[in-house]
Amino acid sequence: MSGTAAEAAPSLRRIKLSDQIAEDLCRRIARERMEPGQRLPNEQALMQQYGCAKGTIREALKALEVQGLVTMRPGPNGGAEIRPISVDAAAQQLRRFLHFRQLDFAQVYAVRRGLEVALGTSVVGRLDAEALRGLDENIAACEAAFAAGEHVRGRNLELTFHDLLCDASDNALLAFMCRFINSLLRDLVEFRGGNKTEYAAFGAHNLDSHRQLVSAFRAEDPEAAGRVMHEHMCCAEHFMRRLDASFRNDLLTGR
Amino acid sequence: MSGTAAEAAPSLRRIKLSDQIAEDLCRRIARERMEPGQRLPNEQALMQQYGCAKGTIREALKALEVQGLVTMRPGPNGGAEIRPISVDAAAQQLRRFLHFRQLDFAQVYAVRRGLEVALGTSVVGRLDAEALRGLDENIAACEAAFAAGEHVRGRNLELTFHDLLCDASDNALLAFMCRFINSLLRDLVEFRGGNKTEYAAFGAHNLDSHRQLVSAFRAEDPEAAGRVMHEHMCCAEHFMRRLDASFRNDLLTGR
DNA sequence: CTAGATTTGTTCGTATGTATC
DNA sequence: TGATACATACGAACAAATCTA
Repeated sequence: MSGTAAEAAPSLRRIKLSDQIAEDLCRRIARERMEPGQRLPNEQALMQQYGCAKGTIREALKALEVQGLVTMRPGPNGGAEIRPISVDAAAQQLRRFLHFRQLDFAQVYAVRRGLEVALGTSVVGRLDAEALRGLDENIAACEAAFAAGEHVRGRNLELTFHDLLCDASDNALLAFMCRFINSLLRDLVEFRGGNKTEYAAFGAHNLDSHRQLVSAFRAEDPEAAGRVMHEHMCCAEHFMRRLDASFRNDLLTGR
Repeated sequence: MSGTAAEAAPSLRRIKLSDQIAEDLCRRIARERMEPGQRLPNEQALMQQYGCAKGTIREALKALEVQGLVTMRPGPNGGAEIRPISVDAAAQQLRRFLHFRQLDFAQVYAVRRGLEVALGTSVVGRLDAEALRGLDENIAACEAAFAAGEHVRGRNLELTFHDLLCDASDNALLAFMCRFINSLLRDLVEFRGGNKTEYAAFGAHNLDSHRQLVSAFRAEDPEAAGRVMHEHMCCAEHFMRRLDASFRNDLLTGR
């Protein structure tokens, strides 16, 4: 055998063939500007193109699937189809990372405060009549839920209010982070429940803040929106602290 | 239409066996509290345990590998080894998500401003003598780099200053987000370069801010730390805007 | 509604490369 | 140096899912 041996350091292991193919397919998707709905060549074609066996191709496709770039479907017209986005894949990966770290909600709110203030000011002027109506409807639905004593559903609707603001933002990074925190808080309320009377006071306060926010949005007053949002976050943190909330620690296994 | 079979079909597909196994291995790792360095059973053992073939096991392990939970190593004492963490996997996934979205640096700084202020105030009282010395050394190294005209290296060192603050934080979520933004800004400076005289003024201003921050940390004054950091971020955004910076759009292919 | 065609999903057997002893 | 254990890769099949005629 000629010098095909590992001339480099032992730490520089040979790159697995399936990883090389996955990397190359990534580049192809980016280079050829493949859009959601388009399909990659089927397994047999890929086997011929890369001159390798079926199992190797399947491992490469599995990597792309886990990364959220494609979805696999069996049958005719099946195969690897380009996925629209991978926001949930990114969020799930971030959850995995946070799984082993203990997070108390005070830390979460230290992050949320700054982010939501930025979100509130940034969406001013970007909410059309339909979006504002959606916010009004959310507030009404939220009020109805609390009036019916369905506090968990009310809390979820409150968080949906903030998700709606994310929809209106043109800042993809800010929107992702805010949505991610909302999903963390959703899990919190799902698994801890809480005292009913405390929740009622909490919900009433939040509804008032949301109404003030919508007023600021209608007046297109970014300063007011930021100020109201700041107070809103501080109040929410205060309530959550009194509820002695803590995050569940099994984010990994949960979907 | 009469009862078409595909009314809720897409979500109710049969779960692939390899995905079931990957999910189960995830649970096992979490349930048995497996720590970094420990190894999963080898492929033959897993084949027996799950009663399936090699290819299926390999696909499942590939999924865990892409998710950053394990690394595969050949040879004796090889196999799937639990990975310490997957911070870079989460960051890479987030980059993938942001790839197709256009992000200007004004949006990045809208996020960074709130986060870094929270970071600055949260690390007050958590920096021991060694950490403070590390910040001093970073400032000195940064100053030396700018004096030598190595502006790119200086800019990287400036960002390292903020990474050091992340190291000192006990807020895993906040630290992750700040580090992620630092990595975005690192790519920015790597690929755009910039005017030398503008960079020099930018660097001098940043060094001054960093010194003021360390003073606030030594005095253990959270209010001052937050205020200085806020001004620091506003100035940085202002400079970046004048540099007409923009983010590279090929985050996907890059490592 | 059935039947066939197409493509992924899965299995088995075997061979090769690589790291440890 | 050789032997061993293990991941890596190949190739040929079969099973299951899904579309089309």
